[in-house]
Amino acid sequence: MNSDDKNGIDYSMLQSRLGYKLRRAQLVYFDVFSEACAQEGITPGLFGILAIVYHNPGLTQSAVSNALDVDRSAMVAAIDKLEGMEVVERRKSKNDRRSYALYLTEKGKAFTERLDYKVNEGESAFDSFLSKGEREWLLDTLDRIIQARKGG
Amino acid sequence: MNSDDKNGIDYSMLQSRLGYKLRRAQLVYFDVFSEACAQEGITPGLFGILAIVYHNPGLTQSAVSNALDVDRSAMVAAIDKLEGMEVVERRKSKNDRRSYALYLTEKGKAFTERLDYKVNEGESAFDSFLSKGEREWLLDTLDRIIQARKGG
DNA sequence: ATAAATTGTTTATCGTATAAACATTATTAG
DNA sequence: CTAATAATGTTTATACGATAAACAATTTAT
Repeated sequence: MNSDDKNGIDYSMLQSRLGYKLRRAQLVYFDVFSEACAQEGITPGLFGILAIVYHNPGLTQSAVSNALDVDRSAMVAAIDKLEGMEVVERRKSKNDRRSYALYLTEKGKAFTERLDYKVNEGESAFDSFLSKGEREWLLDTLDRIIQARKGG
Repeated sequence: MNSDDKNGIDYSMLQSRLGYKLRRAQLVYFDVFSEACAQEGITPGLFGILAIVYHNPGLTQSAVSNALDVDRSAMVAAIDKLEGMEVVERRKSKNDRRSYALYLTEKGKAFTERLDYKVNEGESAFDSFLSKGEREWLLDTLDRIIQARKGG
């Protein structure tokens, strides 16, 4: 019985594919995130930046892009936008005149905390079918996938 | 100990976030897929179409888009491309003059089988750190995430 | 027969990844 | 110290993919 029969359609070439399932599952979480944060004008990528700068004030744009594994060129428009929202600010670095140090404004700190709360709520309302142990296992497994690539 | 100290950076607002980890892991698999198939001119999305049409010949574009949960408008350029590669063909449906029935050409069948083999090889060379049981559990968990949204 | 729904299509916008090139500034090598 | 090399922020371009609105042709429902 090799044909997954959802809607009468045979998914046998996709049903065991981690790449396919990861893509689909990620889409679901993207929706969950959007419901929580789209009205605030924040995308998952922007939230990642806020999350890093919140706990690591003073990092340069490159350091943040490195922490999030995105190209530093992608940071420019992102920081521009966050600065326009007055939640992040660029301060000229004294040691290195090429770079900026990034900080959250007071508004940005409160904003990030509220976002963090909303995302937590949205996600946990959604993945309540996972036990705490399962959720940990899933996070750990995803981490192993992410790390496996770096060591390759 | 709430600060994940990778690279000396505190990830505490991201490290327990399934959405973030899923996005990162999906990126890794996207790379694995690309290494296997980019030279063939096939993206993950195009592979999904081939995989569905391979086992379900005669479906309409809408039926395929429905099976893959993508908008039917996205099918147009995709099928155009696959038809240009001479691996898929549109045949006018006799029952419904609005729609096309999709079929793989002979070339397309062999092509899809080769792709399937290469993707399997690429993925399994990569996720060998997962036991078979773990892999099944992961697939099942991802399926539950995907399905949870539909029943919402 | 009329209204409503569906199919394929075009066009547009957005989020994100990736890569090349550039000027400015720092660092390293000779 | 000078010269080569590297790093930072930036712009521009390309690609993949999701999402949504609108439209003509056609089919289905009322």
